[in-house]
Amino acid sequence: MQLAHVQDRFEAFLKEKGLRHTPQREGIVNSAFATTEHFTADELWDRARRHDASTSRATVYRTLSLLVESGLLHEIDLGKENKHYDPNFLDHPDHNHLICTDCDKVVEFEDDHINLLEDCITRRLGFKPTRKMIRIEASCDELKRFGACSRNREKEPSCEIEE
Amino acid sequence: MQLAHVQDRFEAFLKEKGLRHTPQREGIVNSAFATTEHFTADELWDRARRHDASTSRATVYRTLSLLVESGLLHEIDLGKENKHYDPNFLDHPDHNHLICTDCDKVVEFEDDHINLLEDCITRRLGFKPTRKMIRIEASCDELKRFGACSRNREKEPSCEIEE
DNA sequence: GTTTCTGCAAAGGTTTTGCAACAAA
DNA sequence: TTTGTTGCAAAACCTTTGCAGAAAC
Repeated sequence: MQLAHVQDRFEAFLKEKGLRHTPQREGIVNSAFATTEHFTADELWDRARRHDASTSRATVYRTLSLLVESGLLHEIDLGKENKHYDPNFLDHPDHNHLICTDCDKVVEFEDDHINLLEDCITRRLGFKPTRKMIRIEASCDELKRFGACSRNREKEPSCEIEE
Repeated sequence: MQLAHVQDRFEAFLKEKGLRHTPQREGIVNSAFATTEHFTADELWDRARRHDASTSRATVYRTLSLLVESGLLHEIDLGKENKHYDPNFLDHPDHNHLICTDCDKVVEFEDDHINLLEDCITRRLGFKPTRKMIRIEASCDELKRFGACSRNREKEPSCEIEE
């Protein structure tokens, strides 16, 4: 995802709603989309303060709401206590999450069949799908078989898309 | 679900862990499984106090943890701010939730195809599935077409299983 | 010049915890 | 009698909000 593209879309969103472009909002958006990693509100606050130490927690929360409302960011439930935010829906609008109960890592995946099936089920029940989410908790095969899990040794972001 | 069966299983769980059977715990379990409806911790507290007015919020939270740990109750995320609990997993271990964005009602559904597909995807990614959840947010067809939604007029519990 | 935005601190809401009295086994 | 449990109140935690000053347009 090009950061510039996100910035453009967010500015368009602000303009459309008669809201203002501020350096704080820009800094927070940049922090949110700097990597593909998921984050909590507090983690985003930390990142944003590295660029502008005066950024307040309140502004982070307020900007997060705007980002979710604009559709740029999605709120996701990883089964942890607090809310996580996912910046990868622009590139992969229909992805889902697999959470490893051993590695504690999150693997994003896409699957056309499951999308289609969800659509069918929803229509059969008399509804029109608007938003779908799948969360799978799973244990690592590799760990069970070889006593170690390669994912644990990785330094890369935990949320690459696999197919 | 026979309430007696739940009570038995919960007592077995307590015994196994060296925990005690108390009237408060019994009352909370009865309240949780009195209907098939989902509930929040506070709603459960209300119900439990109808039977024993002295039941404290703290004990409700502590008992909820035990019920989830024992597998009798599942924590679910309905997209609302707080956690909801679902007592229907004993009868329907693999059910999922469709949340109507118009009616605000929750329809539970099961589908073998989607279960199988989730399993395949998980194994393909190198994992062994332990817990899967699907949440679909959808709008009501009936409402869109006829200007009214029959679900809104229903008084029945909102979480019947449909196939 | 208006109107919105910010940071701060306080308040809100939910969940957890320390503790002394109490109750189950 | 021992050990776990309860209710209470306080604390912890995350998120929202009221407000006065600052900044965008």
